[in-house]
Amino acid sequence: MAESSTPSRERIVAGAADLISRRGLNATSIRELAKHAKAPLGSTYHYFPEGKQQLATEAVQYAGAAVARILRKELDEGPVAGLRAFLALWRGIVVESDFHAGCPVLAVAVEEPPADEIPPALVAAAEAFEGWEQLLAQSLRGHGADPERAPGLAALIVASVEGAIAMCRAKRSMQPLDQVAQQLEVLIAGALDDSA
Amino acid sequence: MAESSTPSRERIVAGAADLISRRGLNATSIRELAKHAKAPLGSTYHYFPEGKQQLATEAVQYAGAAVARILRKELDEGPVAGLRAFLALWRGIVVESDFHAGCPVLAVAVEEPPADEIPPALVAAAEAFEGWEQLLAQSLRGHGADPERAPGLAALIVASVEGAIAMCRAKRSMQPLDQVAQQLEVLIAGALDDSA
DNA sequence: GCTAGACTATGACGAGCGTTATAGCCAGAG
DNA sequence: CTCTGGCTATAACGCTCGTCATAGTCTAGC
Repeated sequence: MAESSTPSRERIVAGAADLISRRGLNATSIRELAKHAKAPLGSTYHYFPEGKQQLATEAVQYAGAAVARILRKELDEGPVAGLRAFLALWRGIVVESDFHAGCPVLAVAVEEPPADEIPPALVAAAEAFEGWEQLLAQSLRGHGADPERAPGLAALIVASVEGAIAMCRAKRSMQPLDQVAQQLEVLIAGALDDSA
Repeated sequence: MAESSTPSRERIVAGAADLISRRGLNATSIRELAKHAKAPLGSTYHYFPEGKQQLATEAVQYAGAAVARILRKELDEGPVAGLRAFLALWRGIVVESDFHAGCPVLAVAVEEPPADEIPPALVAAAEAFEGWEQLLAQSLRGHGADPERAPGLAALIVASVEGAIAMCRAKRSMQPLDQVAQQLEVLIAGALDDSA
């Protein structure tokens, strides 16, 4: 349980999230992953005996939890502050990678499952999205938004930001994310109780 | 130019768009593509001598143009009608594929370019997004929306629908797309001139 | 009928894949 | 010092990949 004595394992997971966010899940090899994390190939199968599937699942969970943590903290200042932090987080990732990196959760979500079973990594992606939506919806409700509309607004936020990240990468421009940011801010501000 | 006598070529391109929308670009092999289009492997290199890159580019252009055509037609009835057609189009693809297929343009947009050059397929993806946005923005402006806000709204529509498609696949539920549809309809209706 | 050119069939090339197996290292417990 | 067990190193397995080359088939035009 306590892998605190093994930074190698966490380095592999974090590196996997990064590499998957760039290349996509199926296009990321375990050999690349090991090299990227400066870990030997054998170690990946030592730490993740179920192979690539387990590694991908943990990478998605890792990224999902990291974003949720930031979101939870910034939402203390209200939905608009949380939205801004959410946007700034992704903006930083796209800009600092020169449009090479995106969202690992989205990357996993857009690859076909084997038709007869649902891979755990895809389930983890769904849970990551759901977690972000619930944090946003809860904050919206808590600041005077129509409780019936809050989940829809939260879904719109997550969906539009995820889509905008991909559009930024294709266009090699931050314009889509900035446009979405502006529209969302107006929309959210208008949906909140003015007294808040 | 006139490949009307060769349905094989178009079948390959259409099949490529479908397969890429499911598996992702890097995870789709030319052998699978040929088999899916019932064409021999050699034919793909006959029709697309520049290989996978050319095939991917044409597949993205094909899908982008097909969506643009539908959008252009339905936007004649106004922005809300166009939005509904846009949503219904993707909804059909996701539902009929049992959450296996998505948007091929998004699939190409989320895979890392080789760092030193921009692959033509990625350029095609950017152009597809841009085309959809311009059609939507033009219709919004033409129906009384604030001309300065129209491009931002159009970007929000495309981004949120693309993101919602991916979320639907992960959750194996149409809820995200339906939530986004509802929020967008309210938003767009409110942004239009009431006299229209 | 015959010839040219578009298409198909087939197989090979080196490379990389996920995964497994086995042997070696090396710190810490006894 | 010895021994144990977590970690590493290395090689190999069968497979698929993108791409290319070559030979075969078929159809249109003369």
